[in-house]
Amino acid sequence: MNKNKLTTREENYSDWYLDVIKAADLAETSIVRGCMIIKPYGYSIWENIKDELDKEFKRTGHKNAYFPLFIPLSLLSREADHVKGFAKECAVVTHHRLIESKDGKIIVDPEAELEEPLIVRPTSETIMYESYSKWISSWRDLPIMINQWNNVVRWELRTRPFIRTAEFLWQEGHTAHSTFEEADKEARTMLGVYRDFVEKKLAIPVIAGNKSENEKFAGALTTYTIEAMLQDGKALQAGTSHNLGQNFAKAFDIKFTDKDSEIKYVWQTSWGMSTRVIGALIMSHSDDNGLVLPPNIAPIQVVVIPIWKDNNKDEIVTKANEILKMLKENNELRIEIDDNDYESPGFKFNKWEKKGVPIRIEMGSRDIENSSVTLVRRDTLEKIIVKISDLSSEISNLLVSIQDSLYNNAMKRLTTNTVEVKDYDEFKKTVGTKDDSGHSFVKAFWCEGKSCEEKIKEETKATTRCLPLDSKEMEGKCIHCGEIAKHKWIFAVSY
RNA sequence: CGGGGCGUAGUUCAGUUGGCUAGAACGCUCGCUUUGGGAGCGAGAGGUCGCUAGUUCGAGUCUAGUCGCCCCGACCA
Repeated sequence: MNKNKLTTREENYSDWYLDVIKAADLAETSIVRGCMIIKPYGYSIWENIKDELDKEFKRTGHKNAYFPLFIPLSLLSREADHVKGFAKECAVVTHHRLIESKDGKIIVDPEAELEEPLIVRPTSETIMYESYSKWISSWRDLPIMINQWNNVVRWELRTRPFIRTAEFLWQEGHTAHSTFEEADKEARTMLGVYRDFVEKKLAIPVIAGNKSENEKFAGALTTYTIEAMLQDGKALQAGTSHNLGQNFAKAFDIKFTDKDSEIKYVWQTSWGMSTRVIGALIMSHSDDNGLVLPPNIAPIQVVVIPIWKDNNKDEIVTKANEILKMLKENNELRIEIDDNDYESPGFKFNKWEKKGVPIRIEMGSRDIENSSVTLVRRDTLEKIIVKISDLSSEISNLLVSIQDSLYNNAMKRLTTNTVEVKDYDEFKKTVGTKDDSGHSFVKAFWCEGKSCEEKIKEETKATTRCLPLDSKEMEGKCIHCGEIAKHKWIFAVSY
C-alpha cells in the first residue's frame, strides 16, 4: 500500500524538501515558468509572518506605501552598480498589445512596441527614490521611513520552491536620513528586527554580520545579513539590510537643505525579507513525518481530534467542542477541530502531523471517562495525558516548551556545525564539497581579497557568508593565500 | 546556453522483437461495514498515449521535425 511516506533524508535532500512542501500542502511543488503557486495553508504562514513583521515595522516608526510594478529602463540604469547587479535577471516589457495574425494566431503586435522598455521591478530602490527626490527638500522632511509589501521578479535560471523563485513576495523598507550615523543605525536596527523575528518567532538561530564587498547588494555601501543554517548544514540568507550611503542619493539627486543652510545628499537604507524564510522554516525544523512549525508562527497551533464509536459520536463531539471553546477563551489560541466523519482517526493524526501543527488533542471515550485528554506534541511525538481541569495551563506551557525546544535544537546544530579549521585542506573537507550529506559553516581568517574569495568558491563551492557583527580584530593568516588577515569570516555552501 | 533524462488516467508509473478492445497502484464517485496511528469489501467513472508528418497491412512502440517539462552546470543583492 502506498502510504506516501516522505523520502528519507539519506536519499536526497532536495526530494525530501519537496516532499515536505507537498505533504504539508504548502505550495505546488512543480515550479511553473520559475514561479510558484502558494496554496492557502502556505499562504497563511506568510500572512502570520507579515502580521508579526508589520507590527515591528510600525513600532520602529515606519509607514506602508505602494510604488509601481514597472520601472522605465532609464530609471533603473541611473545607479551604475545597481543596474549591473540586476541586469542579468530582469523581465522586460517591450510591447503593449496583441493582434491576430493572418493565420489566426494571437501574436505580439510589432506596431505596439514601447518607446522605452519597462522593467518588472527586481527591487524598488530606483522607482521609489525618483519620488524621494521630489518629496525631500528640507531637513524637516527627514527621515523618510517607508515600507512596502509587494512582489518582485528576478529571472533566475534555476529555481527552488520558496528558496529561489522568479517571482516572490516580500517587503522592502526604504529610508532616507540626514546623517550617515542615523542611516547606519537604522540599517542595524532593522537587521535586529529581522534577527529577533527569525529567532523568536521562527525558532531559527542566525548569524548576523556584514557581507563581503563581493557579496553585498548592488549599489550599497554596506550590506548586513542574517544567515541561517539548514538541516544539511548549508547556509541560507534569511534577511538583509543595506546601508546605501549616498550612492542612490547622488544618482537620483536626493538633496535637502540642512539646519546649517548647507545643501546635502541624504543617507539611505533599504532592507528586505521574503517568502524565502518559509523555505528556511521548512528546512530547519521538519522531519520525515512532514512539516514541523514553531507555535509562534503556526497557522493552527492546536488541533482537536474527537474519536468516537458508533454509539457515542454526539457525546464526544459535543465535549470536544466545549473544550475547543474553553481553550479559545482562556488561551487565545489558533485552534481548530477536525470532526469530519469520512476520515479515520489515524488518517487525521497523520494529516495534521504532515502540516506541522504543534499540538494535537485526542479525545475518545477512554479520555472522557477519566476527565482527561491526550496531548501529542509534533516535535517529539510524545503523548501526554492531561486532566481537563489542567488543560489550559498545560497547553500554554507546552506551546512555550515546543517553541524553545525547536530553537534549542536548531541552535545546537548551528553551534556544533560551525567550526574553526587549521588549514585549507581541513577547510575543504569541513565545508563539505563531496556530497550533500555533511556541510558545515567554517570560521576562518580571510585576507578580504577578491581573488581568494573567488578561488575558494571555485575550489569548494563555499562562499563568504558574513563577518559576524561581534567579531574582534585579530592577527592571522588568510586560510587560502597565507597573507595577513584581520578577521575570521564565516564560509559556507549556500542555497 | 552546455550535458543528461522524460512526455501514456487526477497523481506516480508499467507497457517486451511494432499485433487484437491500452494497464496497475494511489486518488475520485456510490453502497454497506468500520472509526484510539494512514480502514475493509463490492460496484463505478476516468485516456485523441504532448503535437505534426512519415515508414508499415498495422504505430503508445520505429524515423524525422516540433512543442513542453525535469535534473546537473553556468547565473543568483
